[in-house]
Amino acid sequence: MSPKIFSPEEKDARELEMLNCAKEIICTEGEAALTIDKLVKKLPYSKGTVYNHFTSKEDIILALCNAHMASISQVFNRALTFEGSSREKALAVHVGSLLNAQANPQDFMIGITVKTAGCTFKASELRQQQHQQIETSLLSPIFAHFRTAVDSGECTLPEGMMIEQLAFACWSVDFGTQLLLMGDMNSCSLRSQLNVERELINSINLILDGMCWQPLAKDFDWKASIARMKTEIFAAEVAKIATLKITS
Amino acid sequence: MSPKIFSPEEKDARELEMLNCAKEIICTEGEAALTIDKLVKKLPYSKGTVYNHFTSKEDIILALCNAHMASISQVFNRALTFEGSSREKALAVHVGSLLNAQANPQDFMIGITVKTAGCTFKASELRQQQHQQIETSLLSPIFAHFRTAVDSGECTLPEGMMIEQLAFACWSVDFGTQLLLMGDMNSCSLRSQLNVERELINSINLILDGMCWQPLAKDFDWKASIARMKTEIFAAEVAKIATLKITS
DNA sequence: CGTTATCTTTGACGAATCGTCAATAATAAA
DNA sequence: TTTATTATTGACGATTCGTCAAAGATAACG
Repeated sequence: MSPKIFSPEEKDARELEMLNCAKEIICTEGEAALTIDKLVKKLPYSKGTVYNHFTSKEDIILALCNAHMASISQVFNRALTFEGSSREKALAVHVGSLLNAQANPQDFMIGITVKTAGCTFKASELRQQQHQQIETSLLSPIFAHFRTAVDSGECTLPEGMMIEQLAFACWSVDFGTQLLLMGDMNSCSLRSQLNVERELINSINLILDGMCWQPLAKDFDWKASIARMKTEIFAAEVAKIATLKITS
Repeated sequence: MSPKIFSPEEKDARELEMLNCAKEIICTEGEAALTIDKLVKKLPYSKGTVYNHFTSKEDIILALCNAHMASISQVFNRALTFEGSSREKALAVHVGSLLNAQANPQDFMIGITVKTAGCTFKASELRQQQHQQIETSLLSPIFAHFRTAVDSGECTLPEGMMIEQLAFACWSVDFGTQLLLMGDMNSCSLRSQLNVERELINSINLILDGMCWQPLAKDFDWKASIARMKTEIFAAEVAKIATLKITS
């Protein structure tokens, strides 16, 4: 009279299966190649079933983005464990951000798509809430780090500015640099002269100098510091990047 | 035996007519609403004729972007005529950049699309060359300004850095800030706390301080300076922004 | 004026894609 | 076995893109 079939966490398992399949398509054929029809063909489910889990293609992309952000959160937390000054840790966050983007270029591009192509509007409410929540948990350790640096006097908070604004300034440089130099290869005429890692480090150093974050760039050997980051906390990312270079 | 019909500059006129129509669609219904079929319906020409002028939808978007960049070039040149220190002029460029984006939000979004959605690949070769050329003419006065500031000692070029890298650092902050705070309204969880103009000015001041560009932010009244820019050289943009706010 | 060679314009067409929904299948209690 | 409920399916309509063979327009030439 009232029995039914349920899927307690089976739903999650299937959702994951679908997301993995979607990611595989993106990794092998590029983000533009992700199509519902193509996804359905590769999946042992029908289109209707896929639409029982995701409300639209954008919903799938946002789900992939959320998963990526969760992994970035780990990278950031690892960056903050770097042995060194508070400024070195702040720098490590951006080194980690870049290495992670280079190690997972498709994920990086997915993040760009979400931030620019209005994906969030077409995605489900639930997925949007997840997105906000992950973003918050991503940023809070960063905020905390800035807070302690300011409180300890290593970094100067300009008059009238909040911690969040300092962090946002760093974030916007990071995002802008990576986007301009990694996104669409042809879109930046300067690209041939510029190197992503070098420009990102330069820009971050400029802005941290602007915050008077001690020690200033000219007063410490950040090249050695970055080299140490790559071996001590980002070895996995560096190895994966090397693999990608060989393959291509 | 060999007569034909030509269109010397009539072609350009028609192209302009098509672009204006496309822009009107975007302004009234949003960028996503721009469709070849919709465009053709509003135009006194057939689809085939449109495709005689543009190779694809992306080609149209890149053409619109190029026109926008040409107008930005004017804004930048105007910014550099601002009466003040070299640092104030550098700041004026970014104030102009922001005001222009706020006064022409659709154009701004078109620029984002081009930089992110791989438009350039699908556009025609000719249009891509135009794009590169406009970008160069857009940046060269900026480079020249940085050059004179460095040469005069008002701005310190960090060891090992080139002028172009300094300019790129400013560009990436500008781009990143505007994108994160103006692009997709929902995509940035901090958005409610942050204000585009304030954050952009803050970030630019941080990075210019990092370059030791005299006078430092704390040593001059840049709020007054910006107010003066808005009346002296960007009155048109400010007026247009006011119009938009009333309408909406 | 009619012919003709050449260029232009047209819009119907095939292909790809999205999201929907009525029909069908599957399930477990009664 | 029956039945009420939910899950799954894939054909379908709606859009959109870009193409192309056919029709139209033009101006020199006879």
